[in-house]
Amino acid sequence: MKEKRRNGSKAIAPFKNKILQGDCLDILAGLPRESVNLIVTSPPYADNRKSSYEGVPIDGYVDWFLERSAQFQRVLRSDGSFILNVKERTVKGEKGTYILELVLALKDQGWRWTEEYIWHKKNSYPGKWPNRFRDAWERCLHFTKQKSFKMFQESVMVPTGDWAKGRLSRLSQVDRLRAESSAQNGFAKNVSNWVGRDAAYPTNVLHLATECKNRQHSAPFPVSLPAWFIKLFTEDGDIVLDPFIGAGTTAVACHQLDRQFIGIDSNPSYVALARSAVANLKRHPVQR
Amino acid sequence: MKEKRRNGSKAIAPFKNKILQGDCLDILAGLPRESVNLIVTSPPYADNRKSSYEGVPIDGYVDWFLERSAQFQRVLRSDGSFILNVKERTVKGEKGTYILELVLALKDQGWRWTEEYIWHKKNSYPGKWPNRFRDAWERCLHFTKQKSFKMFQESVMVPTGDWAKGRLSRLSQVDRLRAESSAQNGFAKNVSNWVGRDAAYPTNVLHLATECKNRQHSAPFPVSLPAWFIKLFTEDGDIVLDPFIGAGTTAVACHQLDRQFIGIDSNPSYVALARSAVANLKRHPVQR
DNA sequence: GTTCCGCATGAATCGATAG
DNA sequence: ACTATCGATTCATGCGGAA
Repeated sequence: MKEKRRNGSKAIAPFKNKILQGDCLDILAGLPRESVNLIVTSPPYADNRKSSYEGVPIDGYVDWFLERSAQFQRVLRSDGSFILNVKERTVKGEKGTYILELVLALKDQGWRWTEEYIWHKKNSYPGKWPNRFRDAWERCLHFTKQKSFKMFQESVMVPTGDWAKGRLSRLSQVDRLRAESSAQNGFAKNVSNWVGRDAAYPTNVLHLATECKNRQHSAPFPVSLPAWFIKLFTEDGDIVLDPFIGAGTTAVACHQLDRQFIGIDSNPSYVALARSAVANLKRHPVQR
Repeated sequence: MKEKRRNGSKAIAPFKNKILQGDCLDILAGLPRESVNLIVTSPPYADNRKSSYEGVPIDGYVDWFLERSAQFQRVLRSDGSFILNVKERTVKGEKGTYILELVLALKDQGWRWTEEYIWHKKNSYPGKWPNRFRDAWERCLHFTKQKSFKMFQESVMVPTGDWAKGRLSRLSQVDRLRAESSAQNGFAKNVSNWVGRDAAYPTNVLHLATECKNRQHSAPFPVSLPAWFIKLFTEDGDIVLDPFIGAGTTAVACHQLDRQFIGIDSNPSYVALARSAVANLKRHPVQR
């Protein structure tokens, strides 16, 4: 009641399991405070190209982001987590510092910088240059509001030992690859059954391949990336927010894991893409 | 001659292949400018248990470092590289920001932040904590003085990945016979594309195991870590500086790769350890 | 029904060329 | 001079079609 009065007539229900078109700054203003359990997103990267539709200029990137992360902070539950997948661009042989500045600014905004996970992209973009190698990793910055927060480490345990090895070796090549690269098949979920047998906790380095599908828009990150954090930081039925949902990858992960999602994007074509990704899932439910 | 006058009577010779005891701030003042090809080091971290550790203050870590990196900048050749292996400490569940601040400050000092390599520690320290997983990576920040610098990418090429490996190995069963017996076969032509193609350039993610030697002081990083950067950024006979040499790992790597080293540490017991590590190498030369 | 190859495709980066 | 666009380089992955 008190909560309700503080948020006026705000209610979470109209936002649940929707892909909404607009600037998350505006849309999130309609959400009640402390209403989502996890925010996981990959925001548009700072870009020099002014012609780029979603390109956010490097100058002012931090301020642009802070305005929105203030809303993230309001709508996130106090035991929730905020996962930010970013990587700074290299311009004229020098790495941009706006991500470093953003981390410092988010801390000033009241966020606790709890961890920095490394997403190791096994299949990084090819190329050769005189002064650097291929870029094969991205930051997954973990921020929280409190020192203690919801975390379910057992849900992301990985198989080890002879028992798992034998079982893995008996699987076909395709199944094994699928098990490693995707959380959507039953094999990955059964890993939780191995708790107490031969399962180990992972580290803060995630080894995942990017998905190279021949679609019009390819997902910038694989389903298994948000899925990993969703399993780690939420329970069944929890609400996951992605304020820059792009191709809808986070929504797909939520659907597969029985979490509720709120997806936002300012680009109408991305919104359409995300909506069709969700619709396709409902038509062809994944074997779980 | 001009160079000599500018540096007064400074000469590099007395420093070559020595482990020197003292604060690198003082010792490096005696080196000529532009005299070393590579600086690779893992500096001491400020420890919150004491007011200072090895002379490193907690407050003012950045200022403490900048004073020394000014000397690094002076003694480093203009086509040289500076590799800084660091990882911020986590205090009360929150990650320190002094490394981020250091990167920004080094940029202000005139360094170019060229790259951030990730050292993925394959066998990270075991343990379990309620709100984080095992820490399995460290930053290897790459700074340079100029846009172009010495880099020998071929020296660190790695075997090709699973894709080529798997497909090539599968050839050996039936198809390789066919390829050998019939040169006009179209398939044999395709195989030829892969002949000699067993090595690829690495990425900016290094997969190295930590060394678990039964020493008194465990080396903070394995020989293979400085060795990788030494091979990448220097040639035979070049001079490598480690201003915080600790257990002497960088000197060992230099000895194995026929580079010259200058090692400095303020802690006398570390100096003794590093000196004995080098002495042991000379008694028992490594198979190369 | 499997297994296996061919091919397109990436949150890339640099240097050259064009406006 | 300064910016915008384009081609070259390169390799792990998934998918479609073939054997």
